[in-house]
Amino acid sequence: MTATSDRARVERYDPSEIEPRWQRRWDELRLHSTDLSNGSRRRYYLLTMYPYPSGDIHIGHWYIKTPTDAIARYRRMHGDNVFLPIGFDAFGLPAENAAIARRVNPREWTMSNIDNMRRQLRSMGATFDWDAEVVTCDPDYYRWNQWFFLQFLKAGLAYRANSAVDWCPNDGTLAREQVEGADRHCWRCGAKVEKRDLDQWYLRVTKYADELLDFSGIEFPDPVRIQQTNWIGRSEGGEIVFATAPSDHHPGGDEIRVFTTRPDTLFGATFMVLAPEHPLVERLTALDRRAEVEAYVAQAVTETEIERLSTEREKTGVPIGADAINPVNGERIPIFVADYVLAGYGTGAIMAVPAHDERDYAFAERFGLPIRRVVAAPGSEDEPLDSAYVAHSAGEVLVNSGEFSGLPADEGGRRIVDWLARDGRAKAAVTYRLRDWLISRQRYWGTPIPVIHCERCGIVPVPEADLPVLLPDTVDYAGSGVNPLTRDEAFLNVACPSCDGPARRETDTMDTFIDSSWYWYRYLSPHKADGPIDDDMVESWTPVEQYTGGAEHAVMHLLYAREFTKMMRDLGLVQQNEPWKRVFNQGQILGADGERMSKSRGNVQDPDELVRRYGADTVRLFLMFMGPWDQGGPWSGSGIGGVHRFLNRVWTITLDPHGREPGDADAGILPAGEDDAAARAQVRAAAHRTLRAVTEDYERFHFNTMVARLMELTNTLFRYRGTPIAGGAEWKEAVRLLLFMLAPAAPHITEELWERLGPPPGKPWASIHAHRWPKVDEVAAAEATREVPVQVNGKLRDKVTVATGIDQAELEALVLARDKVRAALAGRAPDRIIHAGGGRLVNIVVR
RNA sequence: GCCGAAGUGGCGGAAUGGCAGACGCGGCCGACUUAAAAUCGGCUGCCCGCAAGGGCGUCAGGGUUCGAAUCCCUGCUUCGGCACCA
Repeated sequence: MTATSDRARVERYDPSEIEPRWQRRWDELRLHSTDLSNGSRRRYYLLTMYPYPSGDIHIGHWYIKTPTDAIARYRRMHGDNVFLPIGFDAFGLPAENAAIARRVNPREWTMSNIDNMRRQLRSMGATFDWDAEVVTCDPDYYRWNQWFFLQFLKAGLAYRANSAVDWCPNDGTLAREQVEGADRHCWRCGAKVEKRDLDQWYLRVTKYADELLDFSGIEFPDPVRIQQTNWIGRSEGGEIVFATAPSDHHPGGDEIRVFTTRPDTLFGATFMVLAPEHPLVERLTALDRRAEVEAYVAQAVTETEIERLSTEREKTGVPIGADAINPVNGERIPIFVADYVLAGYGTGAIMAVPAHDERDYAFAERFGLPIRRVVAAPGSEDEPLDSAYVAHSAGEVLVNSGEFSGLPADEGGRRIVDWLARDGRAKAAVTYRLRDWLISRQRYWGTPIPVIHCERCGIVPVPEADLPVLLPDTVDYAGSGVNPLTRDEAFLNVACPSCDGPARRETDTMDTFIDSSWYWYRYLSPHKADGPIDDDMVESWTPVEQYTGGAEHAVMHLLYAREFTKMMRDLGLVQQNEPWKRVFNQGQILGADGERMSKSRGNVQDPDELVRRYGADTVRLFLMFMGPWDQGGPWSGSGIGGVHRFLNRVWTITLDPHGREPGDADAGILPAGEDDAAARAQVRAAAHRTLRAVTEDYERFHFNTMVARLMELTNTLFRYRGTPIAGGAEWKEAVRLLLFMLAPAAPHITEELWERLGPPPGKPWASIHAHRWPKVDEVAAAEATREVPVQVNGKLRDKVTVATGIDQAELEALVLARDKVRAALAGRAPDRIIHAGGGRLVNIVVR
């Protein structure tokens, strides 16, 4: 072999030729179809959030899906039986918007989008098991939503209630989690959310509030765990019973229950506030107050709540002309109705303690109500208050609190509750912010709720044998957003299953978050016709080992799914308490302008175009290389050329080890001071040290440093290219290790190069992706010498290269003899010499 | 306001108690080329200096430590979440 470039004889790296070819080949070999019944290998269920079929796969999908695929391939190389399914979250609003705007059928719109997205997903070269695909708008899927609903109904976990619900003018009702921001807008369309009184279906998820606070057995990212904890919002305190006082229009004696976290402040209650929706408002309001109270309540209830935009908003409210009696001291205190008290939290009524609550303080100031301090640090009892004193520090005592005065605040609070509890006027109580899950939606494109309204029998569940309740295929929106089911006589009219009389179907459909609350169980038996899930499969494959997806659903999907699994468990359908063992949230890729990518902003990055230009392997690797996976950030394609160059260099060292570049003065020459044997050892050491580090990076999903280390190894090999050791046994070993390490991340180029290298003599070809992950040769990776940084008083002054096993005394002597060290010491004798981290560093301390 | 995450070269980032800036982008210089592209090699935190070398440097200020980007306290900025939750 002459020492000239073989470039002319070596084909160029052409991903557009390689990638489709290997994707077809993998399909033919059924490399990605998981044998779910195979229990001989460790099962590894790797789940990634299924996409909404908006029409196009965008770069954000690549950002979550391709590293997930790298995990799948990495686990397979460890012998695991990996299941990586994919499907589509196919119900939901955009299909209806398209239908209304463009007069297309929602199903057709959705299915054609899915076709396009299947093609795009395949271009990633990901190992999705398409045999397990689930599409939620398929009746074979949504019938089981209906089946679950009927089971929940039987078990008392689903119920219908009339209450004030959050109402979006476009989307109809919303669950509480789907109302966002201080201005209370819809999570999906951004419209301002109103309140309406409606009969709606709920799932009784508050039953699980305490259990949902327990995250043992699942590894969630901390921010998600904290968000869920805050969302569930457990508060401990007491429920106190106040009685109404007799007056000229009312006999008194009605009970008003309030929830408080501060029973220690009970003596400071100087008025009471009921929420506008509180059931006692109407009954207690004095005749001469009626007109004003009704006007206030009417306004508060219909208010779009835009007025609440500012938290600085002045408190409003009106007195209802009745008093309550404070149970601790018999004092009469006036009752107000005010919208700063929420109907849905606690009991919808509060005792107001203006001295120790900011909101009550503001209200008292505005209405000239008394403010009485009942908690103080000792000695400051008489200090005047110019704002609510809410601080909670040790040593506070009760003041102005009758026989409880002088007690520490915490203890005083407990004693007050205990004392009132003796005759049933108080009890310890816990309240949650979490509400039951409102699942009714006034939309066509969702799962019909399987109940029938009969004039004689009331609400009658659809018999299980009649499932699914099919969505009609033809749909006429008549140009408006009103649910077309409400006009569809063929759908509406039905015989009552109970009395056979005329009846009407429920026209509400289910929140699409129902669909996504159990889809990974269905992946395990997507075609099962006699039940939603296959018990054996679920038993052996779930909880899911690893779930990957965005954090934007922290208190929506990620909470609903936990609730759903607990409901399924209570029905005996699954054994586990939690759906997944580990959840990882990747970051979000923003547009180049730092804003969310959206067609309207024109900042969307099209992955198809990048794939055409660089190939899927480059795009995959670039997304992994950009930065930490959980970080995301604004899109910038400026570094993608560097990643593409890296793959070209891998190509070159694999196929053309003896080539030399004319621009390199040192081409073909070993580094100074290295003989053949030393160079061979260097190459092996570099490869095995890289393997050690890269293995660790894969385990921890640190893909950016994984790629960086492979680049380093490639640069090292490039340095030895064209030298006498290139192409030798050690070189070949290093190249093979490089290809193995790169294979999960860049599957096509590594498969191609692996094939071109050819199988070992006498062995048939096998995919690189079926190869076992290599083992580190610790002897080869060991270092013979090490460079030790030398500090004087913590400042770097010199570096010495020593044998790895050198003992401390020897090292010290060596270091102290160095010119630079002696200069830095300037004749002073060392006080201490620190040997850090097993000889990693020496620090000489001198006064 | 409350909860959370984060602030490191021109840029993406690395280092989570021990050599700050790995790796890549960008930039500069060079090789190859008639030329350009591609490719290859070198340099590239800031300041002083011809150089050797020195000083400064991880949002700001303080602290702990032989030693701090990393731990603690105070403050600032950016991003995400919550929205009168009694």
